[in-house]
Amino acid sequence: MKAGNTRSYHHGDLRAALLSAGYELARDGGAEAVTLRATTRRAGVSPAAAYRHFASHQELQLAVGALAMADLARSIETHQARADDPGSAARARQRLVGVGEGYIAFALDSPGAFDIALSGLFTMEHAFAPETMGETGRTPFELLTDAIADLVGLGLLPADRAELAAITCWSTVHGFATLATRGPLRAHPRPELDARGARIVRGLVDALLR
Amino acid sequence: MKAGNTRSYHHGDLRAALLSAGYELARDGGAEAVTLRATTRRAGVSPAAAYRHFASHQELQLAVGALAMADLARSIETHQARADDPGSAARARQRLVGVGEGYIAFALDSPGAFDIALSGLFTMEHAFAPETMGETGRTPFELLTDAIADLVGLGLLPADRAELAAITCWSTVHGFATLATRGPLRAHPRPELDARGARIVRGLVDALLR
DNA sequence: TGTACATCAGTGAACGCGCGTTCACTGATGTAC
DNA sequence: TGTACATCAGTGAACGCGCGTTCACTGATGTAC
Repeated sequence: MKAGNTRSYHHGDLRAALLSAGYELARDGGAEAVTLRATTRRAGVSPAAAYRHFASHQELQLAVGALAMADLARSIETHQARADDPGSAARARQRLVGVGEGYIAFALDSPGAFDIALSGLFTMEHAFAPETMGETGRTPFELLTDAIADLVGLGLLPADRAELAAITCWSTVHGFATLATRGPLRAHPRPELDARGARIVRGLVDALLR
Repeated sequence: MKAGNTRSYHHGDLRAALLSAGYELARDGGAEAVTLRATTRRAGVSPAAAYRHFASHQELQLAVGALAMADLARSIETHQARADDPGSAARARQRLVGVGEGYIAFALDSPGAFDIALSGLFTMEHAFAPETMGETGRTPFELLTDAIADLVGLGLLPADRAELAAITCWSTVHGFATLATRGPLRAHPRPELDARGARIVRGLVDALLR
């Protein structure tokens, strides 16, 4: 294939171009903005061209959602990397806090991406899908369960409460993220939401480890 | 106006008929199913007729959402009424648990109604709106803050943690409800979701009051 | 190195659909006399 | 009690829109000889 900067009849890597066009649309308008026609339009291609790379509109949306999910993993990883507390107990605790902070920050920074990652298309079957992994090779769900497992390993959380703690943490940060981006809190100013999110995450981790 | 069982040219109470048609559609398909055309179709009336009663499609959706919000309040009230523990501390605790249980039960029982009540149209400005009140004359948000205030009054929760506790509770039950109805947990069997929801609510209240 | 040809990625037009909204209208209602 | 009339709730057709998907096609690519 010719590598050139001129428009060629054959696109080069249209699949990747459609995915990034779709992701841009998702960032602006959430999952429902990722229509097949808008995506091909943005990629400068006819609508039918998409069918060479995706079997249907839904498959395109799912693939865009996976990009968003991987970015969510990266956001969590970034917030976890700030955990430079030396003690291993404090570090383990901070790793869990980082999951919550990264989750909420991602939702507030990119509500549209958060929307397509988490509202509708994915199920738990995708919880370990490679295309949703961040830099560490772990998916968002794995980053959460890893953090919980560490706390159990250090004796900071009883093993028989690990699963409940995990789903509670996920529910809490997901709920706040949803209320703050699509729900009744969506009109509140960003700094207030940041502050509330931070207090919720730390307060919850405190309460669960108490 | 003639009261009759025959179809009359003038409908009688088309506004109420549109609201209940819209609510039926919402229960089946969430907010996005409440189109102006589908609603008028179900009410047996031409699309333009809706404009005698609602200024726009969005106003219709908002009014239907208020019906759903009032039903959410009723679901919470029903679950709170089961709080027949005699001691006032135990009863206060159960009133908060009832908020969470009623919230989650409503979402699992009527995911579409839950969707139109909470995803998108309402903001905190509607938190005290009369048309969203249940039988006790309180809105869902008020039922939550009342329950928290009772716990503070009884000395079970420090006053300076009341607001954080309220938003944390809301986030947690909202998150679980969302994950279980629109999110990655939506394919899980209902009994499992019921059990998880119950454990999350009780576990969270335990942790917050500990 | 040159040429015939198979492959296949993209085109462009068309399909049927449902949507929100507008408009001039019509026919039932209730009131004024 | 009867009649003329103003009111106004609902009609039906039309508007322009964007959607997902299909289809026969075309033109660029790369390979076989």
